Formats: sequence, structure tokens, C-alpha cells
Amino acid sequence: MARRGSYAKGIAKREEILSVALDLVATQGFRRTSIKDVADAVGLTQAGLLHYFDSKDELWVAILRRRDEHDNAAQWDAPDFAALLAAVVRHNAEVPGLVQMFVNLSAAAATDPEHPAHDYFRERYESTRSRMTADFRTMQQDGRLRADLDPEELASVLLAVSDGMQIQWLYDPSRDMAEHVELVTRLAMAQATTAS
Amino acid sequence: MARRGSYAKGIAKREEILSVALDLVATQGFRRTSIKDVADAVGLTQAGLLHYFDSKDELWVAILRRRDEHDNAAQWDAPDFAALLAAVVRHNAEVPGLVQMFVNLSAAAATDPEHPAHDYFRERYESTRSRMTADFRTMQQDGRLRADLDPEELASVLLAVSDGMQIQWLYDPSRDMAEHVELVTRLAMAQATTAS
DNA sequence: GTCTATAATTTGATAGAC
DNA sequence: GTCTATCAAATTATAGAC
Repeated sequence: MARRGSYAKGIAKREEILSVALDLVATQGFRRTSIKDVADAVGLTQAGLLHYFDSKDELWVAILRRRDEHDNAAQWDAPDFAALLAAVVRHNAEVPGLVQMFVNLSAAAATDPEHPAHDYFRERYESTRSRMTADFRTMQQDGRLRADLDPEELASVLLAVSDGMQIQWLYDPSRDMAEHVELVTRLAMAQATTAS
Repeated sequence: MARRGSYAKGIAKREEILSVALDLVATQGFRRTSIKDVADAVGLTQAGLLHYFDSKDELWVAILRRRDEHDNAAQWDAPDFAALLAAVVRHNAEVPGLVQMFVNLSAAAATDPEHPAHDYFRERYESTRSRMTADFRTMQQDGRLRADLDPEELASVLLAVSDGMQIQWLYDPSRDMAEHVELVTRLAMAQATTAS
């Protein structure tokens, strides 16, 4: 079934583009990667590639969205929320292309409301912050999290640490992003006596 | 003295360019501001403006450097380091052009070693981190800072929170950057019982 | 010190054929 | 679904005159 017209092929090609683009970004840098580079790498012309994505930025956003889906679907064997966040961040270090893309796009879209990724990021910050906030409230009721912290503020802070460490990591890959995130979660935990 | 050739005038014009550029960025957004826009605003042609700066990115970096100088020279009536950092961050909210510039350039330069601002940022992260680290060591000796924290890690984290909150603030200006930074410093202080 | 004029790309996007 | 051809185009950067 579905022999020609080949609906499935289109989907597969789209997927291929997404992962090849990601590799290219990781290899030659986000800003040095043009839509034409990606097209060449998947054996298409630039115009051919734009058949799959409306614009360059739409392509980048599609990659970010796919990452979100994977992250949400993944089983992060994490005992608690702090560990989960650290696990995600730790995983990011394995995908430098995504980090580059995230850092650059979130900055570009932040200062331009017309940017194709603006809404994506605004909504992403809002939704992850509110999801984390809810988790933190529960943890406070369970006595696992310090009661004197504002849950929403803490959520913001953790997102900020994670974003900020990505930048520092890009300048100096020897810095351990996950470890720094864990430092903050440790401080936020109840009876945080800290184990080194 | 110095009537013609007018050395002083060149300096003044340069200063004028720097501050007009900053205003433009704050008004119309970093990515929407071209070198020609700045030239128009100061009554120069684009080529005329490039007499003062070697390239567009050099102009941006010059603005950032000037900010650093001012910040370092300023008297931030701050009792301790935590308050100082918060004061700087709080001040940033008054200069949206600088925040936009910082966020965009630090991201762009992070993923491109050839970027004119790459070295500036790498060195800036390194030097501020090490200065903060030294401060924290002293504070630990004085018993003002929790002894179980790695001073350098804490320094990284605070820079990260500050950078990360700038991004969130650009997406949602109602979030208070300084307050979030203070949350972390509070947690790091010795006997952090927190006052709301 | 400032301008005119122009180069030099690069790169993203569209129209229409196959 | 993919290509050819072409546009749009915006900038940045440079050479050389005044």
C-alpha cells in the first residue's frame, strides 16, 4: 500500500533532513550552517529542501520541537525531579548541535517578537516553568523541598542556571553543566546538608 | 590647544556613536539595528561611521567594554558581594539595549571562535568567575558563606543565573532578574534561614 | 574626518517546469 | 517531490576623492 505518491517517503526525508541538519550544526557551527549546506548534505537543492520547511528558521524550530518530544517521551531513570533535570542537562552535552541551536535561537528570538521562534520559546519557558512549579509545590508538601522558597522563583532559577551554563559550556566545554544544576537543586532540598 | 586635527572631537564622536547605538538597539531591537541606522542617527554615512570602528561587531563589543568599565568604576553601595551582584543585575533592567546586545552577542560568539567578540566573552567569563571565586573563598573563611560549597562552582552558577534570567526577562519583562539572583545568593549564605 | 560609489558576496525565498 | 532560474536584498566593507 502507499506505493507511489509515497507519503511515507516524504516523512522519512523530513526526518533525515532534521538529523542531518543537527549534525551539520554540531560540526561546523550554527551560524556557519546555511540552508544550502543542509540541502547539499541530504542530496537536495536549496529550493528542494524548502519544499519541506517554509523557511530556514522553521527548520531550526522543527529540530527543537522534535527534541522536546523525544525528551518528554524518554524514560530518564530519575528518582526525583532534581535528578531528572540533571539527567536532561547531562544529556545535552552529548548533543552540541542542539545546544548551539537553542542558545542562538533563544537569543535571537528573544529580541525580536517577529522571529519565527519567538512564540515557541515564550510558550516553552512558560509551560516548563509552570510544570516545574507544580512539582515543587508537591515536594514542599512532602517536606522534600525547603518550605521557605517560592516554587515559581525556584523554577525560573533552575531554567536560568541550565540556560546560562550552556553558554559557559560552549566557551569552555570542561565545565560540567549538570553538576552546576545539581548544586542548586541540592541547596533547594530540605535539610540540605550536602554531600560533596 | 588641539584646535584642528581635533583629536578631542574624534573621541567625543566615538562616545556619541556608542550611546546612540545603544539607544537604537533598545528601541528597535538588536537584530533590527544595522550599522547604517546608527550612522543615520548620528548624522554620518555608513562609511563615515566605519571610520571609527573596524566593523559592525567591533562597534558592539566596544559598547560592551564601555559598560564593563563603567560597572567596574561605579560605587554600588553594596554591603556584601551578594548585594553587589544583585545591584548590577537590577541596574541592567534599566538598560535593555545592553541586555539585548549581551544576550545576542554572547550566543553568537559562543558558537563561532572566529567571531570578533569570542575572545572578549571567553576572557570575561574567566576573569569574573575567578574574581568571584576569590571573594567566595574569603567569605567562607569569614563564615559568611556555606563551607560545603565549591567556590568556583558557585561563581559559575551565579553567572549562569544572571545570564539565564536575562533571557527569561526579555521574553517576559515582569520577571525580576535581581530577585532571582538574590534567591541563590541567599541559599548560599551561611545559616541561610531566609527572610522572605 | 567624512563622503561617494561600488564591490562583493552570501543567502534566503519564489515561480514555474519536469 | 525536486530542480532551474532568478530575485530580492540587504548589508557590510573597501577604494579613493574632497
